Amino acid sequence: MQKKTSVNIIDVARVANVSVATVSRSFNNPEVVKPKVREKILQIAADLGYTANSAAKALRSKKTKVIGAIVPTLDHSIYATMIHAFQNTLSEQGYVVYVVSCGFDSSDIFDKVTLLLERSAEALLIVGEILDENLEKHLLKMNIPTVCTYSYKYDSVFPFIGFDNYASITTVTDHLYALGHRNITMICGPLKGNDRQITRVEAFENYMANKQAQYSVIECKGDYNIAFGSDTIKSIVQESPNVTAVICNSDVIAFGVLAGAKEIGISIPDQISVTGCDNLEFAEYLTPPLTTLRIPAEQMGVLSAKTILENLNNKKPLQSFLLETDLITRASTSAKPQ
Amino acid sequence: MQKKTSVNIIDVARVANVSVATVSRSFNNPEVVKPKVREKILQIAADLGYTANSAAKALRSKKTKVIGAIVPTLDHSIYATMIHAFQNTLSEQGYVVYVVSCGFDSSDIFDKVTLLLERSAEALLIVGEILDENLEKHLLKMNIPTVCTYSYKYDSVFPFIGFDNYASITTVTDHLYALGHRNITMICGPLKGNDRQITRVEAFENYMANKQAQYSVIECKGDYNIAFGSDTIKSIVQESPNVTAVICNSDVIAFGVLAGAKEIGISIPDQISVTGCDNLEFAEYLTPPLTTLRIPAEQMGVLSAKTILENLNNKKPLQSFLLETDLITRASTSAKPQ
DNA sequence: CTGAAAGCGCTTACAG
DNA sequence: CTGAAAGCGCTTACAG
Repeated sequence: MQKKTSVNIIDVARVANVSVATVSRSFNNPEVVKPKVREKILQIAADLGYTANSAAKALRSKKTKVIGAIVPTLDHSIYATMIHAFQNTLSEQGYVVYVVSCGFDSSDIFDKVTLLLERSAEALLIVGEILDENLEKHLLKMNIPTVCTYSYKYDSVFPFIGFDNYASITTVTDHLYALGHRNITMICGPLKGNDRQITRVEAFENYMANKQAQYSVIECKGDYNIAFGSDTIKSIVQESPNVTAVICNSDVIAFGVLAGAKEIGISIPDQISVTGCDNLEFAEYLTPPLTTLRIPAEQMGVLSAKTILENLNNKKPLQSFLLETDLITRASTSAKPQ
Repeated sequence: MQKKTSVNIIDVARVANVSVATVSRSFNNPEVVKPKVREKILQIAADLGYTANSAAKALRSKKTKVIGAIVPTLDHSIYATMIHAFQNTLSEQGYVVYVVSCGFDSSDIFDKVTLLLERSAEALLIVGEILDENLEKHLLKMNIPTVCTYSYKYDSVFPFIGFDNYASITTVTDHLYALGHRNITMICGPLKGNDRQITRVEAFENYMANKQAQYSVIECKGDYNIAFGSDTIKSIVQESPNVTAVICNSDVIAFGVLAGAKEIGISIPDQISVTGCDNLEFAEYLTPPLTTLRIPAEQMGVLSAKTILENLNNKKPLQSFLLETDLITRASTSAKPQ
């Protein structure tokens, strides 16, 4: 029927003059094989260039050692950093991470999950909340350990390893309010199917409404970048000349805001204060250095990996972690101009 | 022995009252199944929540639909962008990309390749040249279609989908020389096991030696970042006050150079001209905007995916592509100060 | 400590 | 157009 493509366990067994069971044990259960025999087998396997077929292993043992991850995009370094950390931690135990990007709208990721489950992912990492009830039921039914990141909910079916977007943005807004700003604009990422952005906007609006201050929100409908930030600050200055502070829900947008402001001769922070989110490496090197919210991206990746590993290896229940964010104040924010 | 974890093809067949062969055909060879039967089967499969077990599929059909990629790191957006494009193109045909990062030294990536081959990767993407002869032989023997990117060699065993690092850096150097610069420093990434950096340094040194101009090279031994660029320009100014131009082999380093120069009161380009590489989005938004080399990262990802697909689907030989780079001149370079 | 054998869930040549 | 059956390459309970 189909021809053999490479050397398999039977070849090794034949050359070593042992059964396939013993070859298998030499790799997977070495302490149970007589040392001399084991060494000989390992040597022969190496000579023949044998590597175990992971599909056969997976089929037989029901352990694929595949973990799935669904992220908005790898093109933003905040996600790339998290996945990098997630992957590195898991690869130490021979796990492989399949990454699928879904864009910022996670209300319809059933297809993406299916893709990963077809690959027999043993566990899943998802960015944000699961917004699709059917998906939640499905994952529960299939009994797939699933970790949500970047957000935090207390009453969730699946554990969250993230931070409190509401409290974090409240802190940012309060920082500006305390500096005297009473007319603030938030520039946010796409809202549809994006609980992080929705929560941040809520936090901002509630705070400002509560203080009876003026505010507005500008949403980037698609993928945001520096150019979007630059364009947006220009239109803010044009159309809302009384705005004295701008909250950007990403450092990338804030980068653009600083660049755009410079272009049209607006001085930051003298005329407008600007804040970012993420504390990417460039934030402190911008002119002026950017006040921003540190997001524990790497930590989320590592902790997600560890709790999944604990669950898979030792049947421990998945754990939630509420991580800290810090507001790092730099020169891009100052007291409201008189 | 082991218990069934989820619904399989036999369950579907039983409910639909057909053989497993017909269920299989309904998915993989639909035109060969009577439409009414096929629809019924597909409906039942959906109702039951059936998804094919990819391990069994892979084992039986010898097609894993897994492609492996080895990149220095996902933490640099230039690689993340390439992989993103590579992945997107391949996923349209149901392929999955397993990404492994190896750091910048690719002289010893045999282990990483083994990891990918154990997962039965059907093809490989590698950044840079294959420096390990044994690895080359191994891949040849195993008959694994392999594409190298980011470099270009005419006489290579495996095809390259990349650009000419030598010519590109010669262009950059020539740009500065033509502007009158006669004392130039190159800041490069780690050289060990990194053919791209080695080639760039060669191009730079040959050009400068040939012109009997002064030059030096500063190597970042580990992973480079903005901080490294910033520190380095400070030591250049300190120790080599006659340097009038700095070539950075990455925009990230150049970002740091601009930031560091500003800190110590060196004006760019009035006192020192600076160039980058990659043309990342931020390059044009820096102060001053950065003269840099555009690298076709996305194009490399897409073309690599396409040639692999052509090879796998239609047995076409893998193709090489020599892609263009452009020197984008912006305000960070100007004539040598008198 | 080792071997013989069952079986994981599919695909596919073969026969009808 | 459909079904019966072999077999992909492993792991693991069972027997010795």
